[in-house]
Amino acid sequence: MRLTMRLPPDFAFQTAVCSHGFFVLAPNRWDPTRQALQTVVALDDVQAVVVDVRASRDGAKLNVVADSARAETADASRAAIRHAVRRMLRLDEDLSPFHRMCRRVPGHRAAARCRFGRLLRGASLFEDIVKVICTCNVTWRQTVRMVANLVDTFGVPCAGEPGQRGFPTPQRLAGISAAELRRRCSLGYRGDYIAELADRVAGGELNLDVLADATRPTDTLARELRQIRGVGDYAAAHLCMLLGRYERLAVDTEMVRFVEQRTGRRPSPAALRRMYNHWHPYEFLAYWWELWTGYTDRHGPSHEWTVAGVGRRITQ
DNA sequence: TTCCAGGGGTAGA
DNA sequence: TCTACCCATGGA
Repeated sequence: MRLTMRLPPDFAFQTAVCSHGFFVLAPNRWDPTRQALQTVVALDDVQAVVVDVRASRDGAKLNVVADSARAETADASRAAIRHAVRRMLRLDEDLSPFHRMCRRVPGHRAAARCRFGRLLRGASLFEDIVKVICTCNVTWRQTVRMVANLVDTFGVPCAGEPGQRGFPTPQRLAGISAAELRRRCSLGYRGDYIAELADRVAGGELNLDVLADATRPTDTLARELRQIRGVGDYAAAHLCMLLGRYERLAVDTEMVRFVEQRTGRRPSPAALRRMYNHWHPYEFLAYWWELWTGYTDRHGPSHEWTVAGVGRRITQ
């Protein structure tokens, strides 16, 4: 099955895929030689499909190739794949106001030139929440392993492709005990949080569509995200970013270290907010550009260092 | 063996 | 609102 998707004029494919660590988290994979994003999209709770995404030569559209889609439900499969790709690459977002701000700041002009800002996310908000929980208080390498374990063990299978699975849906994880998630996926105490989240979403108690509603205030969204067990200030801010709200800084050890290295002083969360408040409402993107471009300058393209992880070890 | 990682929950003040 | 303590896991 082949699809084409028209791209917005300020879109850059590699920048969108490789500017955030999610491109190395299962079921995603980046092929630097072919400049292709390979992923697995769950069509429902029981069947997934391998998807290969590349930009056209002129950069005007995406060419999407999907294997194994069921012929009898081709229209539904097509819609599910389009929806997933559109969400992952944020094709509906308009970042031109952020790029206008960048053009006025010498250190950020390159961000506008390379159309930085569409940071890759998951095919669903459930996937994003689980992945963010898996980043908390572990090395990035462990995050990569935990997510791979979740997908390999409980992911949505592909017909005819036994080694390929899509990210597990809430329904697939619901009813699996926290102890089993811990044991089979090395999630540690995060297994409790993920088991509870899956049960609440699958049971209808927690409606993630409400959280994804772009018309609601960011403060309300952040407060509701904090109600999810396992989601604190850092995770809520990061999830706000993944939902297209960039005004909250996700303060973690990485950000504190980054600013401490530049200023020589350990910043408080309030000081960090003051440093970036002139970028409102794009505080997170301004910070992320500085962090990411700094790593890329020192260590080369992100696909060469992202699996091993950003942070202390690579910067030493 | 000890420390710590892209923190979070809970209790107590 | 702040602090102290605990929470699994695995690499250095």
